[in-house]
Amino acid sequence: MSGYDLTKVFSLSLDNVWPAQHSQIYPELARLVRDGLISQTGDGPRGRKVYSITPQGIDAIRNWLRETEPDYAIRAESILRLFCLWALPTDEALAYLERDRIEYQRHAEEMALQIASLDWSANVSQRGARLTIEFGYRYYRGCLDWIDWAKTQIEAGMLRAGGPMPVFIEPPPPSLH
Amino acid sequence: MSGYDLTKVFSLSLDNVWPAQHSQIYPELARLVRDGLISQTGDGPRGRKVYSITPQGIDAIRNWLRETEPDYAIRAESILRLFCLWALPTDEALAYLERDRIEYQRHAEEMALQIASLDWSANVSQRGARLTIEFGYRYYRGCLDWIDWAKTQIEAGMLRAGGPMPVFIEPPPPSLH
DNA sequence: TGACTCATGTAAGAAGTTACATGATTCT
DNA sequence: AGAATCATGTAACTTCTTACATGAGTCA
Repeated sequence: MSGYDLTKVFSLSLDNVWPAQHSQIYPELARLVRDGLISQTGDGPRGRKVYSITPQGIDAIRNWLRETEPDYAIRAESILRLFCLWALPTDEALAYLERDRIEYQRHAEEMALQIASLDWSANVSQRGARLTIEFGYRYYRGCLDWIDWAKTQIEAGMLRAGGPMPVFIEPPPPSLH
Repeated sequence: MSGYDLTKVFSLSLDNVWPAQHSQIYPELARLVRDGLISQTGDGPRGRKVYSITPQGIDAIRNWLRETEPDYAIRAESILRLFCLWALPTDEALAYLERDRIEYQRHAEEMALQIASLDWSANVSQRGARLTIEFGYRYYRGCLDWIDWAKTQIEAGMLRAGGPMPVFIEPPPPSLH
């Protein structure tokens, strides 16, 4: 892939997992070439440069997966904001959540579209994308459910002093395949 | 709260939403004081400094919520890794997912514990935390479901060239409260 | 008295964002 | 011919992480 292609991958299947802009991607590609983890294997019109991963590059990925500890925390600005929702009057807070709800729905639908349009004959490495897109779809659907719960709680006065203790709605247990 | 208190809040109820270390928090508190958004309203042993939000600070939060566009994308390193899972042999990939599964379970249980131990008589701004902890609980439970789906797909040979097209398991529609 | 927790800070470097900057090709 | 898209890069700045650095209070 080229830097341009990668920018599109990040803005589509990886946007809900790890965003990256072209200004970050191009210098990183240069670094990877310098370190021998990728190499330029083609070109095209308008100065297009196509890169491929080298055996050392594959080793580096394996080493990353095997030797480093995953970080299970996430970073979600749209949720962080709701930590501060007490600063708005109740009716405005509810309107705020309704706007979020529409956005989550839009994102979920976009993910479903992407899943439907995936080229399944593509190479194995591109199939990894299927896992992260499924994740994105489920994530945004989960946000929808959570927003509905939050709206109910706030309508009931949860963010008012002396308001009721929220009802903890237990989601269904994980399905066992 | 003090910087030390805030560090704990970030490592508990906010860790699944927006991580921050003390080395980021202390300079930021100094900046907020300089800008008049918070002020020191108490102290304690060992140089402890307690800050409170000022009316200008509340205005700044309201302004943030009202005037800036939320970013609905998330950043999840543990999911990004799975984008590269094709680089491992199938049995190792499955073992990898099993490890993740245990971690997600652990995180979900931790969130449930936090919910159970929340002091509900605390002030309104601390109640906002209840929303993000619920989000974290649901997030990790969702990851569990997703991991189970991914394991089934990979066991069926999804990451092998020519392997089967994955079955898209439709999650239940959002509940309407 | 020794270990642990509480408590605050700084510094260097890495990572990420926003804006600047340019130009070729394709499509209508 | 003009607009849109393809395509690559750099620069300045902000944010974030990791490591360094210090010391007081508490508890066994």
